[in-house]
Amino acid sequence: MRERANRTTIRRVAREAGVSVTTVSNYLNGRHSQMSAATRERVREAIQRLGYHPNHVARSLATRRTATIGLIISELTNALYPPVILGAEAACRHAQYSLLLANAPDAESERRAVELMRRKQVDGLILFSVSFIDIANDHLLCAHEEGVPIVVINRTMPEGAPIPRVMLDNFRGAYLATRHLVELGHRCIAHIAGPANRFTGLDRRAGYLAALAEAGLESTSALVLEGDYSFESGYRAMHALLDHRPSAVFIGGDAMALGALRAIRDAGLRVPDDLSLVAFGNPDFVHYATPALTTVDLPIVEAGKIAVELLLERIAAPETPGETRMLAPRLLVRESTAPIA
Amino acid sequence: MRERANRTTIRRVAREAGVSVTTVSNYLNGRHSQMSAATRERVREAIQRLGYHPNHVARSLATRRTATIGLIISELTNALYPPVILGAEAACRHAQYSLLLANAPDAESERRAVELMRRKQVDGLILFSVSFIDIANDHLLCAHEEGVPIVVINRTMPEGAPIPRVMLDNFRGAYLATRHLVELGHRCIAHIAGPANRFTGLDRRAGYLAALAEAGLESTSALVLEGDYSFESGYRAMHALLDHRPSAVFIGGDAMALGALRAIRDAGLRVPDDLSLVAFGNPDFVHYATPALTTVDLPIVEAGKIAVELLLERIAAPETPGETRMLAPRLLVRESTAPIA
DNA sequence: CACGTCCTCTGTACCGTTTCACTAAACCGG
DNA sequence: CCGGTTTAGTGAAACGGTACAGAGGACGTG
Repeated sequence: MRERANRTTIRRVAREAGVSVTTVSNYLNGRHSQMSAATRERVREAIQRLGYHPNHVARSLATRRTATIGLIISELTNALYPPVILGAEAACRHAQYSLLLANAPDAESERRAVELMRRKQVDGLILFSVSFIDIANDHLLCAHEEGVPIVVINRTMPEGAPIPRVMLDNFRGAYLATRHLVELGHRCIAHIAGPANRFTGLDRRAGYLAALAEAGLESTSALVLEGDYSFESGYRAMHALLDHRPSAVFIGGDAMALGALRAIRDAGLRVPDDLSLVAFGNPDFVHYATPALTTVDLPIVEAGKIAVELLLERIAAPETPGETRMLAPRLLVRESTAPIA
Repeated sequence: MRERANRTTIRRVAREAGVSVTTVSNYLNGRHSQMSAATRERVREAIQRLGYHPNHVARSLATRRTATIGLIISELTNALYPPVILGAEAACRHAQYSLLLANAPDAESERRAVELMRRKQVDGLILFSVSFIDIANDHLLCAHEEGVPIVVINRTMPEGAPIPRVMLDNFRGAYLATRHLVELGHRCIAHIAGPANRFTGLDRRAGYLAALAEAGLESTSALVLEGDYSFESGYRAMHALLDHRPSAVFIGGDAMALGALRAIRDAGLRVPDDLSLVAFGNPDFVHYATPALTTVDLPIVEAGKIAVELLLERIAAPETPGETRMLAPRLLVRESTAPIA
């Protein structure tokens, strides 16, 4: 067999150490049991001397595993994605997996990303999605059908779909936020909602309504305004809401909450003296406002972590049925809420 | 040759289409020129019928390229990393590359990450580093020596190191911020600096001093306090600074700036009426404060993008010498700065 | 001493592509 | 009709590992 002299492969190491290729392979894969200390030492030294780096690509071809999982994110501009990456990367690293990352801003590029990652032979796929209520899933179901383990985060799936989901309990979070206001004695509680084409917005709105209903309070539609998660939309909504003189507002977003805070300031009112405020979302973002906003914190780092764990389970045991993991939010009470005057 | 019946490979496609493996390979790689329309169609149809997905791992083994680059980030908890990923991912996708992501919180895990990515045969490596002034580079220089294209972002390297760098001009940013305050008529300008073991902190401090010197202003050491980039440290530093009655403060960080703002509020003073403030860093974070903070914006998304571009150049032409790309910051004037009363 | 067992180590087919060297047929001008 | 060129397509050796089946020797046992 002719051999290129310049590249350092497992065969070169074997020759250098005077052993067989299999022995080197055994050494590299920790199968030290069937190996004398002397041989082990010679292999170790040969590797060292040649500065050998094993080629994972060749290994993956032979073993049909890449020890890599793909993370496809719908919206890399969304503020929620960094913690997801944080959690997923840590869990991957812990399990000796690598993370292949792709952004997929629209349905078509999501399809392409899935196809690309399948070609790259990832061992599994995680999709962290934007929360649109109607979203195409056929390519995922199809990939799943063909044996690619998949887990989704924050994505609606048809009933009984075999794909595990990690969901954030938006309903519960909104409920907790609103109940907190109720418990402080507020009776006229407004809501600035997210857009109605996203289930996050809808679920939060539903949680708000449920808490009101439980307290026997009426929900006027005049007290629920819709924003688009932007600072400006929060400002506008709050400005409009001020006419109805609510004593508290639950705001279904972080940037919107800061917008609302600004609107209240500009109107010459004070938080929490004149008006209590609860936000929803990235807690850092609203923590350093003045006053620090009470907010609902979603365990997003954990969502990334759990998604990886579920995925690894599926990789180990592909037939495990799809389950939904609902993650509970926490209410962080800070300075923007107070008992009604 | 025995063949496993169940896996759909290029050989199966070839048999199905009644052509050779080479022909299918040519088809897949767009070498349509040497191919009759009829053959092309038969191959296309066979691929379709079998639901064939080409195996990039095998392809990478044969071609010795993976079309993947590795991005190693020192500090995935740092607020600067999301925009870097954003820029890098977009540039990668545009060039048909994939992005393998790893977090490397300390020197040892950075070494491991580099080694792992080399094993995975990435075509090149980007390191986005925390700005410690003394940082080990030997493993990078060594990998470079052995032919792995590398680009670093935000990292010091020994003079004349052959590794291209993308740097953010912290000095210039601080200079612009301070000059802005000078131009508004401020004469007593304080500075809350970052830690002295990071070049970002040092460069910003130097830029501040340069602008003062240029205006013929004295720099008292009492007016320069050091924080650790946290909200709390900003609060404490500002609180202490208030005794010296500066009319303006340049703060070398975003969270510290919000802390400072809070301290000013708590002291019953107003921004910008009593005190002008300029921040540094993530502009979104301080945009929605009240008042919106004037800040220095570093082009971080672009840094990720440019790093990828430099890397792709190096991949195409490995002998290109190392260069340093210094990226210019922008001063965003908002509501927290005003002419001196 | 023959035999089975354990231990250590080896040879080589195979993973699924690419690509080089090559061939058969078609074409074409003179 | 011939020699040369172009066109369309083929066969098989890499690429760098893994892992199966098995070899050879040492050792214990009856």
